[in-house]
Amino acid sequence: MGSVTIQDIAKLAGCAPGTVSRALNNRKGIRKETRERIAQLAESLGYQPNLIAQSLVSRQTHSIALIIPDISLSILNSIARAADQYLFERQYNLILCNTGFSMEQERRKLSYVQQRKVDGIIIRPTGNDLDDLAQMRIPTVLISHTYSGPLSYIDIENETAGYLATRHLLECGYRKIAFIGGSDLNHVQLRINGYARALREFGLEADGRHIWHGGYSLMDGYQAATHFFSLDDRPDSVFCCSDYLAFGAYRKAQELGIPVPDAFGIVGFNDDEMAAWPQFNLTTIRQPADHIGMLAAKMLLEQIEAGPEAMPKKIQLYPQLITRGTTSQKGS
Amino acid sequence: MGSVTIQDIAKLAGCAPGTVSRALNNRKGIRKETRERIAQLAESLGYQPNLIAQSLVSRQTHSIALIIPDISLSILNSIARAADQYLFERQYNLILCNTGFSMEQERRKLSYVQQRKVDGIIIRPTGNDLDDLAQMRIPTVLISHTYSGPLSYIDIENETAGYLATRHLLECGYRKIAFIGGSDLNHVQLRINGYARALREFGLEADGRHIWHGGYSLMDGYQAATHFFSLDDRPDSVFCCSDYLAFGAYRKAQELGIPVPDAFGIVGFNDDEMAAWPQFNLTTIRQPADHIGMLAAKMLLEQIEAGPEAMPKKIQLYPQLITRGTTSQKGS
DNA sequence: GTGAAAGCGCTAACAT
DNA sequence: ATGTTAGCGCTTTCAC
Repeated sequence: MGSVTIQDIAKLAGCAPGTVSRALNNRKGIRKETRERIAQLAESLGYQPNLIAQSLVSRQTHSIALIIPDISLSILNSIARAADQYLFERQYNLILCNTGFSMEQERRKLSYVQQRKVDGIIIRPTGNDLDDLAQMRIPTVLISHTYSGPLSYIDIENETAGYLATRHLLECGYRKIAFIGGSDLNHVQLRINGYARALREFGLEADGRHIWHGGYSLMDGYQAATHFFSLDDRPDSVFCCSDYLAFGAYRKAQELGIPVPDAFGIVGFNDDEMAAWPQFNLTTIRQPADHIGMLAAKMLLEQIEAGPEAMPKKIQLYPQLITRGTTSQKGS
Repeated sequence: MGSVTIQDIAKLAGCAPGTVSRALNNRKGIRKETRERIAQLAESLGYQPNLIAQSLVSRQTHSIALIIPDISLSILNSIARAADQYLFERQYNLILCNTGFSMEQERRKLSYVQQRKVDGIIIRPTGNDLDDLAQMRIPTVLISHTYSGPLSYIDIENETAGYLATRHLLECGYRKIAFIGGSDLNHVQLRINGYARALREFGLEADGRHIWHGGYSLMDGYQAATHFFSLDDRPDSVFCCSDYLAFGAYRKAQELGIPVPDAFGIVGFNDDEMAAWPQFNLTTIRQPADHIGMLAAKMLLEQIEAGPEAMPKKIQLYPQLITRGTTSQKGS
């Protein structure tokens, strides 16, 4: 039962386990003939190396933890797919950890993967205090999180993104711009900063009552819009931190008979495939998920190879505004 | 550096490593006092067990492989999330493996996770030959795959689903019903069987030229519809194997000015949150992803506990037709 | 109740 | 070029 081990092969080949190991791993200093004999034997016995045993001695598990709030968020599963592909080609695999936006969950998962001895971590943090993480001394790449400490990250320039979206709305003539942020995580805060900056440039001020935090789903967007439309001081437009939030807000506007974009402008975030669909035709900020996922994986492996004294690398991608039908030049 | 081991604790506590192990794992036959002393010591040293070492001796890794075509498909990431949650609460973790619908990739990932000594596998197979899988003798649960061999699976009744969707279209008065299947995997074949059965009941016959295979994305649906609308023998309706395919087909119909549902009926699959959105208001077949994910994980753990002679368990969920605005009672 | 020793499957350092 | 030995960190007999 217990699958065939290196010992079994050694016995049958009439040599020592060490020799078998050398042969199978193509180490130098072994006669071509013996190598081949052993290789054939291994093949015919259907030998498969026990990666657990290998890990114990080599102190590398070749596994990477992916710690994210929710794999169902489109931006995150796109990142996951791209990272997985890049990593598997390089013999690494991904351990999936959903935290559900819970800091407690995040702590538990982190502790767990530490015990699992993962070689590295790709994380979109829920907590904003990353010092614990940094102290774990496991190679780490943050995604969607700009961090000034000694950890690598890859992110788009969220402040700029918030600024671009808001300025666009302002240039279209909208003046009461609401903000629907999914979570209140770091990257959302940065977008709010950009949002506030654009407003200031137009002599306006960000109003806390026009800022909403919650989840990233359709229903979240719908509910946020429901709230905003119930205010005395109704917004005339909204910048949403995901396309799905935007779709949700769009629905509410439709239900209330508020014409988009004429009486209500909407900007989303991510540029999901659906955003370009004529049913929505959503103005949005593009975030290149595939690229981010691949790059995060790449940065991580480089960091692992470079060893403990590797300098953290920080990459910021420039966000791109995609103008479509949910915002329109009213004034100019 | 080298994190603190059981040996370190033993040395400091002045006892044998074995004793520390017993204490930390709450084995019986140890003095309460020593147990506490050791526990405290471990705590203060920040001891964390090395799960790799544990795995090597216990022969369980507490990890489960999730092998699926693409984590970006909404049905699959919902399943993944639900399974992950269920498993982590029970001390198991998920290793993510995307196969990209490639049998070659699937083989490689399977071989890999076998070497990684996963305790179990949840897989949505791409290949239809599962005998290799069955011979690996690793506890396995198939999802979206009905299989007559000795493996457990959880699936909806796909034949019934195909039948219900098609009969509904027929009852609405549509007569030339096209079929957009994402892949040509097992579960899609079953849906085609149900589709054909419904047609036969209405004295019609399935026409190979009205059946399309490809991916599951918006663009796939769009392209399939483009193809169908170019035929001399234009379909008057379509049954799609995912909601996204349906959205894609919907777009094409809109572009051609073909009114939905009056001149073109559409049925989707999954009942994604977006399907209920007024922009689409899509008639669809519901597939309870969360439930499937949880159940797949549950079945797998039961199977692992039951040991090698466990009977495979086969669960079929009844699909539910959700009637909305993309199909309409024309005749009847 | 606790220590000593063996071993999970593999690799690496040291012999020969 | 190959055999021998030790050891990765842990658990588990088996003595005492």
